[in-house]
Amino acid sequence: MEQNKIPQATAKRLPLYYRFLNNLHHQGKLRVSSKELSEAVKVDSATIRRDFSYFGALGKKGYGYNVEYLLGFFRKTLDQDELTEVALIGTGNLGTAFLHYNFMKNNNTKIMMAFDANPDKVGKDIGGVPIYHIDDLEKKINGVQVAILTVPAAAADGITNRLVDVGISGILNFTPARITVPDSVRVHHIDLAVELQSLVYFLKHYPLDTEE
Amino acid sequence: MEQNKIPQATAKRLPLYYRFLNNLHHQGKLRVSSKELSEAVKVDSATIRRDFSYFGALGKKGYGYNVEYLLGFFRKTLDQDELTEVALIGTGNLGTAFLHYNFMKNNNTKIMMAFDANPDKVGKDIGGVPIYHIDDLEKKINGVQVAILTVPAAAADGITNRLVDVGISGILNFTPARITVPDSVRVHHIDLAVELQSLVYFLKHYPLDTEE
DNA sequence: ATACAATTGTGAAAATAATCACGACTTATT
DNA sequence: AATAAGTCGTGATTATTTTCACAATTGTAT
Ligand SMILES: NC(=O)c1ccc[n+]([C@@H]2O[C@H](COP(=O)([O-])OP(=O)(O)OC[C@H]3O[C@@H](n4cnc5c(N)ncnc54)[C@H](O)[C@@H]3O)[C@@H](O)[C@H]2O)c1
Ligand SMILES: NC(=O)c1ccc[n+]([C@@H]2O[C@H](COP(=O)([O-])OP(=O)(O)OC[C@H]3O[C@@H](n4cnc5c(N)ncnc54)[C@H](O)[C@@H]3O)[C@@H](O)[C@H]2O)c1
Repeated sequence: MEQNKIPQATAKRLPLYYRFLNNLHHQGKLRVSSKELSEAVKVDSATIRRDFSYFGALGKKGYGYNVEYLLGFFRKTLDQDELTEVALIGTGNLGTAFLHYNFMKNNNTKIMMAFDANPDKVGKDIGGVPIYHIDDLEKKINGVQVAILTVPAAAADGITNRLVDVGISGILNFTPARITVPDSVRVHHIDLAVELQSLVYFLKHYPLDTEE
Repeated sequence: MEQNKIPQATAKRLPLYYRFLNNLHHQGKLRVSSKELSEAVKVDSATIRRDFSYFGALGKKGYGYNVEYLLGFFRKTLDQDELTEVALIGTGNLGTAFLHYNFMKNNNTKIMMAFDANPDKVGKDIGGVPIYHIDDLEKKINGVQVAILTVPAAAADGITNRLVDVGISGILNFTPARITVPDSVRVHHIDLAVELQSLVYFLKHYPLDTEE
């Protein structure tokens, strides 16, 4: 909603900054410089200052940033006070791992429900999250805006269409399938096999030295 | 080693192209245009042509690309005929999911061994991969060049130092910790909480319409 | 043969992102 | 009070990535 002039590259780093600021705060640190933060998050300090500057003047020259103030600012900016409900589809290896993980720790997101096609899984719960049958998706989803997709690739398109029809806004897609959605839905792909393979490619074809 | 003029953005897409070309080949398709491929992988067709062009003229004007030829080319380029051995550290929720997954399917990478600190896990195997005690890391790793890190964040730095000392080349880091390594080691961070949170941020702050 | 439709490869332009470098200001020290 | 050291915010620059747009070429149909 607000200002959408913030570069995407910046937006992707915000949750990272937020997490490290939280760490600093818990450590009792009162202030932090872009240089210190840079060493912690491995992002160039000029990039950090530039990122912050899109939100105005958050720091003080010669001093740095007040941890508590900055944390509070990012809490608001990242809507940390508002819970985002998430549904997970496919409670296999990967889905189960996510259900056991507490995304709430540094996060305003919570997996509220899971779906699976396997009747052995339906009716149980994992990590306190109830598992419903995928046939009941439309009945149970109840306005949840974000879905994590961890079904087999072959099932990805079908489920996606149903998620779109039911009005989902965002999908975090872990399947190797590149799903098709209307422009009103945002998809982030996390392709673990590609990540592993591209790491290997970089190792073999790039001089081991600079950047990450 | 070879030409390192290939842009990083391009290099990251290569495994994706490779996988979809494999799919097409299995479907018996003989040729493909950048437009078709674009619809499948959701990358602009001009970008695909540009990516391919870094490797020379792989296609034919007015025709497109020969699937088998292109596949063979990428197989060589991505060193698909050479196995890359991988070690996984931390056989918890996420680590276990990866051990159950067959990265070999479209891939030249294989998890050969896993390590954990929990004596209940040591000595067993998951998905056919033996689990050793983390104390035996140096003894067992045997020149493996790539590690997947799925330990608790607090253990990340210690393990990383040991991996570096033992001569690792690349680390796929799933912990929220931003680990420190010398320039000779490449780290790719996959930060699932950040991915989820940044998706939520985009949904709330960006007009639902263009790009992905 | 010829015409037509399809599609590449790429120069040029545009968009996006990262980095440099410095003036202005803050805090700490003497 | 003056000085020194530290640090931000940002204009300018550079680097990287994406996209446009079209001449050149190919395959197909008549
Ligand atoms: N596990 C990994 O390490 C890994 C790595 C890379 C990619 N992936 C991808 O992530 C996805 C999930 O992987 P996984 O290892 O958890 O697979 P999995 O087979 O363990 O789990 C898939 C789950 O989805 C359920 N399912 C199947 N069809 C369904 C449907 N139509 N509706 C609802 N649920 C359905 C199955 O019952 C199962 O519980 C796959 O697409 C896989 O390719 C996984
Ligand atoms: N599970 C998720 O969905 C998820 C999501 C986001 C991030 N992460 C991150 O991924 C990492 C792993 O998550 P998880 O859910 O699998 O955690 P987990 O606690 O289930 O597993 C961690 C494993 O590491 C082992 N371990 C602990 N200390 C060790 C050491 N020094 N050497 C070797 N092994 C050691 C533990 O015995 C355990 O088996 C964590 O850093 C977590 O923050 C996980």
